[in-house]
Amino acid sequence: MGAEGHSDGTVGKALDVLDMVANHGRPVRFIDLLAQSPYPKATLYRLLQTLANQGMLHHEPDQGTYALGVRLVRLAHSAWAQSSLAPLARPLVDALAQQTGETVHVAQLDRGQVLYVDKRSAIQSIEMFSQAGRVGPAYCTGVGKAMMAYLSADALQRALTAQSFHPHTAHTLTSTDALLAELEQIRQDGHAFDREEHEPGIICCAVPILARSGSVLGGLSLTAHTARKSLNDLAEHASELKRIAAEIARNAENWRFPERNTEETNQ
Amino acid sequence: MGAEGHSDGTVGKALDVLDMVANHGRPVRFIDLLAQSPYPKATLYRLLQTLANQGMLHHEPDQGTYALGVRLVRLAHSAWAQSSLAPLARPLVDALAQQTGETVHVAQLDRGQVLYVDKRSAIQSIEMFSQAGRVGPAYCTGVGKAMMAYLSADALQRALTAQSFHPHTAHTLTSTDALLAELEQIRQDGHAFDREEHEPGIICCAVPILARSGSVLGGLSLTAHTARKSLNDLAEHASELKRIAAEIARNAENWRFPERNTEETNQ
DNA sequence: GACCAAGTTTCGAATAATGGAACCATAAGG
DNA sequence: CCTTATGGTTCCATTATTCGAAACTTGGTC
Repeated sequence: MGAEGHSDGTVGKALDVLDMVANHGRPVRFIDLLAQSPYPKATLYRLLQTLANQGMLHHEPDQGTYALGVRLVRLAHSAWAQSSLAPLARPLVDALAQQTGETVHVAQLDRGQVLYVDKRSAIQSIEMFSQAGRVGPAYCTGVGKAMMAYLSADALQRALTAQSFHPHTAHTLTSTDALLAELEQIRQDGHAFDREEHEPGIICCAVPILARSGSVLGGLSLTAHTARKSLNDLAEHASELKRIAAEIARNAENWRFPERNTEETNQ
Repeated sequence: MGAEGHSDGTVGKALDVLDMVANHGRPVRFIDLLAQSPYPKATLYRLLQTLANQGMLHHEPDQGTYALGVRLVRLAHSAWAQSSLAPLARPLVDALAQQTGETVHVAQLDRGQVLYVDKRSAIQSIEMFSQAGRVGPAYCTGVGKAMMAYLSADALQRALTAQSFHPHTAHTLTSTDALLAELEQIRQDGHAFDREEHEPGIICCAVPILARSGSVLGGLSLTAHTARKSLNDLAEHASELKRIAAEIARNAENWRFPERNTEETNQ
C-alpha cells in the first residue's frame, strides 16, 4: 500500500519484516509473508529465523506460523514508561476525565501518524494496551492537527507527505492547502477542533504538549459525542487543557534530564 | 546481568543494544552505552544510528541521549493483542478479581522468566502498561512454578539454568532439587502455591494455562496478603482457577487457528 | 591556545548477508 | 503406486555490508 521505508541495512529489513507480521494482526504463514515481501525466499526465511531466535517473533512449529514475540511486550513496558508522556500525564489526565465525564486522549506523533499512548474515560472502565499503541491519521484528528500545527517547517513537510487525505466524513479536510490554513488557525487559537472529521458524531478539542524549546512532545484531547456535547462546550475546557498540557510538559522536562545520577535504581 | 545471548548477526547486535537502552530505564548517553557494550565505538555508533532512524530509539540531539522509541509502543499494541493471552483472558480475569476481591495475574514464560501480561485487582483501578511487561523470577513465584511444572524436559532444563535461586525470603526454594520436588508436587495437585517465597506477606495460588497438546501457554494466579487471606483460603479457589485457565486455553486455541478467513477485518 | 572528552567520519579489510537453485518433506491427483 | 504441486529448508559462490582502528571535529576547561 503506502510507500514503505528506505531500509538501512539488514536491521532495517528485519524490522520491516517485524512490521509485516504486526500488521497482519494474527499468526502468519511463511508463504503469506513471502507474497507481500519484497525479499526473496531465502532472505526472508533467514530474517524470520533470526527474529524468532531473538524472541521478537514467536514461531509455532506445528502450524508453521509466526506471531509477534513476548520480548516485545517486555520492551514495550520500558518503552511506554520511558519514551512516552503517558505515565507522567496519568494523574492529570485522570482528574480531567473524572471532572468532565468525557474521554481524554494522550498521543504522540510517529512518522506522520497519531499514536495514542493513553486513553482515559470516566465511565467505561479499563481498556489499555488495547488502546495504547493504537495509531490513527493526523490530518483528521484533533490531536493530530494540534501537533502538526507546531512542527518545524521540515518536520511538517515530512508529516504532510505521510497524510492520505482520505475523506472519512463530509467534514474531512482533504487537501494540503485546506490543512495548512487550518493549522494557521490552530496556531492563533492555541487549540484545535475535530469537527467530526474522522468519525461522524465524534468531536474533540485538542492542544499540543510543547517543550520549553517549542518542540512538540505530544498532544492532549478531550473527546465527546455530539449527542452530549457541542464544540462550544468543549471549547470551554480549552484553557484547562492548555494548563494541563503545560504541566505535563514541565513534568516531562524534569523527568528527562535527571542529570544528577540518583543512585542507580536499575531493576 | 546474566550471560547474554549468542547474537546472530547484525540484527542480534542491534537488538542487544536495544535491550541495553531498555535496561537503563532512562535516556542514556552514548558514552555510557559504550562503557557497558562489547562493541567498539564506531560499531555501536552505527547501530544506534540505525535504530534511531528506524524509530526504535529516540535520539535527543541536544542532550545527546537515546531512549526507546515510540515505534515500540506501536509494536507493543500488536504484540500484546496477538501474542499474549491477556486480551482473551480479560473478561474472565476481571470477573475473578471482582468475585474474590483479590489480585489476579496473567503471565507467560519468557526465557526462563515470568513475564506478566496482565494484572487485575478489584480495588486499585487501572494500571497496565505499567504492570504488563514487567518481569519476575520463575523459581519463587506461583505462576512461575506452575508453568515450569508442565514444561517439556528440555524446555524445563533451559528454564532451570536461567534461575538465579536468590533467597528473596526465608521460604525461597534455593536449589534445583528442592524446586524439582516442588514441581512434582504441583503436577500432582494441579496447582502451585507461593508461600511467601518472593515477598514476605505475599502468597498466591497459581495454575498453568495449558493447550490441548499439553504445551504451556501461560499461568494464572490469585494473589493475596497474609493479613487478609491464608493459603487455605486461596486453595479454595483452585478449582475455579483451573476452570478459568481451561477456558482461556480454549479461547486461545480457537483464536490462534481461525482457518476460515473471516472477511479480513484487519486493523 | 593547549588540552581533554564526547561524538562523528573515513576507508581498506574482514565478514556476514544475499538469493538462485537445489533439496526435502508432505499432501493431492491420476 | 507413481507423479506433481506446494510449503518450507538448506547450500554455497558471489557481493554488498559491516567492521573497527585511527583520524578528525566540536565544545568545553584551565
